[in-house]
Amino acid sequence: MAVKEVPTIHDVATLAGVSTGTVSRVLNKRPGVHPETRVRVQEVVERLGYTPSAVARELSGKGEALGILMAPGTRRLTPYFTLLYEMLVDAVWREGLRVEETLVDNAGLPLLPAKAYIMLGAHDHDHRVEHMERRKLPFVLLGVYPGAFWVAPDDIEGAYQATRHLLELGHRKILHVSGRPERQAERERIKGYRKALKEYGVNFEANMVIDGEFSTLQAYRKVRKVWEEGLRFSAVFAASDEMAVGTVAALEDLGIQVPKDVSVVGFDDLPELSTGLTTVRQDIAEIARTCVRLAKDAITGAKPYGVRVPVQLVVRGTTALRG
Amino acid sequence: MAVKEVPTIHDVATLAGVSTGTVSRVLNKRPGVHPETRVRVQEVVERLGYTPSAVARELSGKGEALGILMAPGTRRLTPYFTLLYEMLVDAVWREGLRVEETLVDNAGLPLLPAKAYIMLGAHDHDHRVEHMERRKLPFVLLGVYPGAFWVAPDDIEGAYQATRHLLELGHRKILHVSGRPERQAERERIKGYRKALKEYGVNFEANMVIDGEFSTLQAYRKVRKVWEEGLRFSAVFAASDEMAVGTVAALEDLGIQVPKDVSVVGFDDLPELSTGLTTVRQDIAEIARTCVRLAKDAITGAKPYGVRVPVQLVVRGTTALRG
DNA sequence: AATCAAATTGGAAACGTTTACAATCCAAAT
DNA sequence: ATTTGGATTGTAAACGTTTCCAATTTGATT
Repeated sequence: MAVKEVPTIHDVATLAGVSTGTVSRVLNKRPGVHPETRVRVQEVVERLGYTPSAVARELSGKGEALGILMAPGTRRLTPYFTLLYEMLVDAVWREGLRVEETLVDNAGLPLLPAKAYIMLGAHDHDHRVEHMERRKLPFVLLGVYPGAFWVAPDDIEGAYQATRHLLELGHRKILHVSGRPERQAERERIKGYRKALKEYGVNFEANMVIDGEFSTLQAYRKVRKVWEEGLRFSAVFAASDEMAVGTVAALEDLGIQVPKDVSVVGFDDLPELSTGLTTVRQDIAEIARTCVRLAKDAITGAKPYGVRVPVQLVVRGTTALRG
Repeated sequence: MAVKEVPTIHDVATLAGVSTGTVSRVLNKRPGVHPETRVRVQEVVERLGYTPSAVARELSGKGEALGILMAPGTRRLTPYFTLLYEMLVDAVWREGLRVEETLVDNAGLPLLPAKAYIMLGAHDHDHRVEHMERRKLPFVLLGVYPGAFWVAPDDIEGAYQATRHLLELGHRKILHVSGRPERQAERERIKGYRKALKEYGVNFEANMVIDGEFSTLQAYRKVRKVWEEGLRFSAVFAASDEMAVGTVAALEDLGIQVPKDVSVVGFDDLPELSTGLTTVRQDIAEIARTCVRLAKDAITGAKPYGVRVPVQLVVRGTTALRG
């Protein structure tokens, strides 16, 4: 099994019968290339499976640095952000850009200059956001922030689908284990939950929404507590896989079978956490790619806009017809 | 505040009055440079705070790829491995090496060739280890594996210090919340725990060691369960910060105050998890640097050896004199 | 058919390293 | 005083891109 040499821009140029300059122009979607030539080059690129060397591109000075900023406290310790961060780094490199060592001071502000910043875990009225705006630095936010560049999963739709799935299975008493209400995504998921309930003529009850603080353990404690206090439900929609796992554990300890007695739906579809769990899948890789795309637009000074990344329910083993 | 240009090898060469070739030879510790010249170059390097560009080095073909392999299932989802992985990537770049995209097939074996591999989360008789040995591929393991290159925190000593700390505070009934017993680190931590007990003349009781499965939730459930079943203790040594957090929560739910009624010690000192927690600090950055150092030795075909990275108890707010 | 401008393309330098090879230096041996 | 040979140092190509500038082609206009 001989090691296949990776093709370079020179190989492409030779095969296509043009110069490297032309190939480069095609790759970077620059104007001034004859349409036919463009097509021919692209075909060779395709055929060879050529990918530009990020290292060489970087050396040539073209490399642009993007900063990835995590809210202090969010860090990379949660599975969701860990995964998103990885995908982001990957997407950035694929675009021929570079991730700046995103050192932050203790206020969460960047210490090194970058062309644009992708900010994760920001909340409304985050002082970091104001800071970026005041400094006129290009940035992209994860979450809905009208007036800025933003990318967000379709939280309302996801929650709606999850809840509707439970309703279709005949459930009417549906507990919603939410995260911190400060977080916008949580509020949207509640919206989706209420929308589905309404559609099925089920009254919304405030005590059916509890705060699981985004943690497996807290979800466990809260679910167990409310059940022991007498609250009853035949299904649970948890706003994250982690909280869904805690929920399942709590029910188990209470002697309740999932999904026979109670159905459970999660959110995120994180690998290794969601095995066997009915949940709402986020395409994290797509979210990452979108963030990078908007960051590039932000650099060019384009008008800010936002993108909703679609989401999809995956039915697995924790939901069943109401017994 | 003008942006300071980063110095290149050319700047160093000019300032030192030599050619870039000579500077490169000095930097790479090659022979054939006059001692005086060597010193002169090093002084300029020092003065300018010059660091070779990893990108340029990479392009020139000198870059060597290191693979970082995580056991399937370990993934980067736990805070400890997330942090370690980050530190490893950082350490690798600092050494002028490169991290190969460590894609693995579904048996956890590398798909891309690298000069050496750093394997995380391997267990005894891991088929991946056998595979590497058979192929005569250089590798470094995290954990104690005589006969191979290995790096491990001083688990015995850490557990010993943690337990002794509790004993010194007057505790005699000390519960040990351990991880999965298959994991070698857990067995070592039990050893350290027993060593301290013995030194203080306290009998080891098998039912005082429980399996928290390395998870906050499982630790919570187990601790709560054994207490409800009547087991009593005045202190807990948890084999990870995550389990320590679960332990504290369980005690709280049982109406037991920490540290007034029961003291708790963790292990790892992970940022954002160990705030306020008395725990055993691992120098994860040092572990990462050591892994890379051994990997370089492994590449040169040196004789395998292992390194213990020291560990230190940090006393914070979850331990107190026995009431 | 000749001219011109625009469109397209090629050529080469530059980015910061490493390294093989050539050139120089120096001291010792003749 | 030469020669020799080892030690030291300099030189330049190579790595894979991007991009500026010059060269060529094309097509329209006269």
